[in-house]
Amino acid sequence: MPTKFYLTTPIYYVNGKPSIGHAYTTFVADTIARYQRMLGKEVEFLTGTDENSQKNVEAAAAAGREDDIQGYLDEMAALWQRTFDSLGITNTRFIRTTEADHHKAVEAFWKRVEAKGDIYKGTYEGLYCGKCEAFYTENDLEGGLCPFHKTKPDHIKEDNYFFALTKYRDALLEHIEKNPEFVQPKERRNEIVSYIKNFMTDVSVSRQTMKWGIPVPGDETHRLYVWFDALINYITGVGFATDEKKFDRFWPADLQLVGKDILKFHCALWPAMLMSAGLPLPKVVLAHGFFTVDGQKMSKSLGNVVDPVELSEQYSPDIIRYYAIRDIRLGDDGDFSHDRLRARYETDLANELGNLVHRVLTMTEKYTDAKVPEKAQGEILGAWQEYQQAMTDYRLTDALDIIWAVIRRTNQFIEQQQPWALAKLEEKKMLHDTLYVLLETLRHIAWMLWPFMPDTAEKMFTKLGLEVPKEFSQSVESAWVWGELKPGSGVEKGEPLFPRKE
RNA sequence: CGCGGGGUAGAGCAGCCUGGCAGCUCGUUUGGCUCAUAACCAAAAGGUCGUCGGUUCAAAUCCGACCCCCGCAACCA
Repeated sequence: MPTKFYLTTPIYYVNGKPSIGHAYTTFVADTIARYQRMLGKEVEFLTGTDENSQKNVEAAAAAGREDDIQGYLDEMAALWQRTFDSLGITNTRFIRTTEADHHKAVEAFWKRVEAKGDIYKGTYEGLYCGKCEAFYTENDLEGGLCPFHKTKPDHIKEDNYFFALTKYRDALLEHIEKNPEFVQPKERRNEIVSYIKNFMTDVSVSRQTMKWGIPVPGDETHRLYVWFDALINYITGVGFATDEKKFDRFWPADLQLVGKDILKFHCALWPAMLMSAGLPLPKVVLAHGFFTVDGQKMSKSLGNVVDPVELSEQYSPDIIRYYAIRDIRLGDDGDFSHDRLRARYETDLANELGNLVHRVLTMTEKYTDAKVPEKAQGEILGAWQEYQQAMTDYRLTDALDIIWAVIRRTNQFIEQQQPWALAKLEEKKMLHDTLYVLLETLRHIAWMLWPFMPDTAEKMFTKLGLEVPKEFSQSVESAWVWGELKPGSGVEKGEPLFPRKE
């Protein structure tokens, strides 16, 4: 089994604060990162901010900071970092594309691609709105005018550097053909193949009109097209051009998580760039879907953008993670519904899981003086196999379904055994066996839950009398076998995990 | 012909690739239990699987046409 795992999220524009969409992508990545750590792998988990985009310049200007763009970016990047920290994200690096090592990586990368003969000078022609500092196609315009400024765009011609993307058309198609897992979910493969076959053209990778961004190596009158620079962050993050040893260990990425809107860049442009530079391709690019919010498109103009920090104050990061991952299959579009969030909280978390933990610990307090009884035979292995398979396939929703099947079976088991009746009948052996099975099952549930709901899992460990740090430093194989809970150790019921809300 | 996703019980979804008794969760109704956060367990009711046509012994599943909804293409992952 490989001993390392490298995964990335997209890097985010900092022209606003993080929304639930950004949080979702990052939660998914964090869940996978934690699972891989649970397997004992060395995990590199990269997220960060895309700071060389024109959008950021516009945002800075809108905030009255056009003379202090870098200062604006510093503040916004700090806000994003703080937000992810407060949501419990365990990224190993927060990359900013204005950082020095990234510039170094971009330069080294550019030189490789240039040496390969894949950069050429051409003419970029288009309709340009000087106020937007952006190019538009005829379709973008409204009555021939810029949709934002209602002015006539200039028809301009500009000498630019181009990347010979189409040179890699056949190689890309072949790679996707031979590696069916490369583009996920599989429904998206056709989309990508169709794009590569029918629409992909060489791309302009520099702009003379831009004032912000990384200068083109060797020609400072041009700035790099933001995507060309942005994609390189994924290799900067593991030491390309700065720490070759680390780079060799971690690249290629095992998983690159993206939104469905940027799948093209990650499954066509990016792999072609890597081929040109003579570097291996990421193993999997997985696109998640988009949310509507309570049935409506999420948009700033509608003002219904959900703030993950506010929502976490109302619930908790664990609960938001649980809801989003349980309710929406990774890859599908879905509706982020406040009603359903509440329903998931009440039913799955308060009634089923929370109440299960509470009733088992209450019985342990009542019947065995809060001590773990003698070991008894039990079985959970089938669930572990299904769970591991689901996690390996990135079927996170399925993994949660598997955990909840265990939770339901456990509630059923209590009903069958009727520990309260056994207590009255003084059937000590059966009672103790039952309680041991229940407590040990809770330990397994906590383990399976940990990647998804780390705080909850850790609370469960504490309640079961286990020390959290110790529990996570032991090897996963020994933690997952039956019977690790030590007879005689104390449990502590404490407060319910998920109190019912009024 | 811009690209893509979807229409399955009151709600939200799985099943479709590799045809073969229509499944899950919530909600509703009834019953059980008392360890538990009025939680838990059991049972029941509830669907002509968007429409029309085709292939087949057999279609939610394959093929064709059509209707409707949604996302991207513009702030937004």
